[in-house]
Amino acid sequence: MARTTDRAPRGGHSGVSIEDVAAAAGVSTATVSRAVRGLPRVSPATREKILGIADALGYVASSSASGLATGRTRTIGVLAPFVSRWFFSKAIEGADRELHARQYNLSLFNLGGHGSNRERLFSKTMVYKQIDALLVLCMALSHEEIEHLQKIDIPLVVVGGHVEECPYIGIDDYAAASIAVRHLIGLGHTDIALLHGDDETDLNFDVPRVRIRAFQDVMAEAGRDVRPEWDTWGDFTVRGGQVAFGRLWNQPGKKPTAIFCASDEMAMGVVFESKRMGVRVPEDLSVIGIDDHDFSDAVGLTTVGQRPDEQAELGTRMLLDELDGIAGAVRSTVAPHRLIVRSTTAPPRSAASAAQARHPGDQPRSVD
Amino acid sequence: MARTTDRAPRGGHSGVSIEDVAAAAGVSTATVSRAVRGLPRVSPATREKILGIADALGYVASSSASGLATGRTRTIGVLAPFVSRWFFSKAIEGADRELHARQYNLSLFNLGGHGSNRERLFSKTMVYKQIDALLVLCMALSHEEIEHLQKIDIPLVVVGGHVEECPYIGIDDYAAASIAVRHLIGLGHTDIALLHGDDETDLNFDVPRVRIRAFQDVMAEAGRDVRPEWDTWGDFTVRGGQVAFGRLWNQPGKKPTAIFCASDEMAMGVVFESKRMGVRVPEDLSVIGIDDHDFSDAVGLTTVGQRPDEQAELGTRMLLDELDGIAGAVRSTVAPHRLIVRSTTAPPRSAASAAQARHPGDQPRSVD
DNA sequence: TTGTAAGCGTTATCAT
DNA sequence: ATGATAACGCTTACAA
Repeated sequence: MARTTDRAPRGGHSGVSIEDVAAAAGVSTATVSRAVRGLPRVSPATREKILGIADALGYVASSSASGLATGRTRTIGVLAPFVSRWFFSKAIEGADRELHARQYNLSLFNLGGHGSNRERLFSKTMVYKQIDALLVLCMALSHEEIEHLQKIDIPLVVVGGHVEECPYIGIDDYAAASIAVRHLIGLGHTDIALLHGDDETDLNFDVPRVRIRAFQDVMAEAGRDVRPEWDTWGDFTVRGGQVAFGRLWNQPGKKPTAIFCASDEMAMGVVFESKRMGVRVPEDLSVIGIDDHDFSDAVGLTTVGQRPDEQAELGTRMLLDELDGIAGAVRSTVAPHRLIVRSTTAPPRSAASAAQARHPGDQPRSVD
Repeated sequence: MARTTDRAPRGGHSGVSIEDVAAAAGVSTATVSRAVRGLPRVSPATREKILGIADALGYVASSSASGLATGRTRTIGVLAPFVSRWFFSKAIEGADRELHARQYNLSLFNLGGHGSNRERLFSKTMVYKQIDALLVLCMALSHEEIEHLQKIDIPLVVVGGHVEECPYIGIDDYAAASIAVRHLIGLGHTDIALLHGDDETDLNFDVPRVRIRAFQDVMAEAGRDVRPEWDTWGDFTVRGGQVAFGRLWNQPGKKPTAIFCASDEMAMGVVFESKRMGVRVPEDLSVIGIDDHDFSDAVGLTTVGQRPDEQAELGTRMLLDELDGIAGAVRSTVAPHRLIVRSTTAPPRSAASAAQARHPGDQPRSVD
């Protein structure tokens, strides 16, 4: 390797430098730099020669060096409160697609479990000076954090939940929740329970709140009573849905004939737990969620689908366009959703066959 | 900002440099460097002063610059064929835990969907010179790729599947599959089907292969016939499990009373699809998987559990230790697994009540 | 078309 | 304990 002095490299890094290629090709480093990056002002002949040598030597530019020289890292950060939940893992895949296509790297910052050390993430080693742009996945940001991020002054977009003063991409949560509740009402349900999301820690508060409001509004519009004792909550996980259903069903009094869940994972928790408790879906209880989780089709869950991967892909594209100099490329956008009717929703039994007693003499369902 | 010349910065990066801090503190950049990194040879007084100023100015070292100077990026790469499947997302979370604790960054390289462009990933922008070490998540590596990786000469460990000549961390797949099959046999099952994994593209070939072999060995040991027509496959997804079950059950002839699935996602596909087809679990069919997926408890799936997060966390720890100069820190390790009996497995009905109606020939053995 | 050389912000080696 | 200063490898005016 070509070095100014002939002592061994300090850091212990091995590798072929641009100087090695330049020397081997008998040209300057500047020409090599142009050639390998596909820039103009290099004759076809020398370019070919350089490329051949670079390839033979296995030359790859040092990202640190070029980052230092250009001020760009060609890396974008993805900030997520979790990675193993459906929405987030799908979004990460979507972001990665676009990043990969445009030769960028993805640096993942997961807040899950780190809880208290969170502020450290923002100010120190992380984010700052390591990434060219930031994609925030559905999480609440404190005012300080937003301020901090804006001071850094890199393109930023949040996917899956509003954050004040930040461009965001996501579905219209109000409309999505509304269509779900209307589906239930359209089926003839009157006694509808609500399983809302409630994750105080990292998730965006706004999303659960909007879905709750939509539920209440649509119910009121349709002249349905909203019973406080049928309002329960979960943390967006399957287990959360299970315990919520247990809580709901084990209380004395009348039971609802349908339940609107703020996420598919919770809805599946309800489906699984109701099966365990001998409550038949959809005969005794209709269940609807939001998301269209990978498992939802298999479970037959009726839901309002969204595509976090596409949302994140779009957000990433905007970020990269902005970095490419297209000013104003990053703009808030509402992503599509659609009702997907499967087999966990049906008319309430009272509407279908009032003659149907509560005796277990009907269909041969496999109830655990 | 202090600069040698007074023109605007080229790259467009904003930020406080070490020189700014040095100037403000009236010391040299060398001293600032020592102070902010907590190195010795700085008097308590100056250190405090420098830290105060650095904080006030919001100074954060440029990772590119320090990377260039030290030859380390403080970033480790995680290579995964998918991110939204259980094993991988959990492993990523585990790796991140350790990384975060030790102030490292995580660079995610996802191969999902990129298919053909795969080699590009290895040789170009990626991996090389961008990361200090690499964690490979359960995927097959071609001989060339392994060679390439070893030439780069950075610490490397693979989690969840053997790759020849590479240190790996994972469960003993043979033992795990064996205990699952033995559980079925212990319950009295004779007619056991196999739903094996088969993902030619990216996943490690070895894992499915070993699990198949364990199945065959244990069956032979116990004197059970292995019927070729009861050997089916899936791609490790829920849908794969569904279609595999359909294929299995819709063929003419005798039905198995139990099925061993090479993963929980496929096992759940079987559970969901069998419900849809009116096959009762576990009365008509016992189902067992491997993994202990997040949903498995809710579904009541009997399985052999493993903890990919802990495996990846351990692998990451080894990598970082190695980087810290602890030679030989990276060593192959077998991770624990354990049988978790829930409610999708039970004795076959023939064993419980031989007074089964239906066709004659219901007794074990014979027939083809 | 190609080369020269001045940065980019840190770290590390010597002196002091 | 502190300060000069030479790398680190690449990019990019500016010259040639």
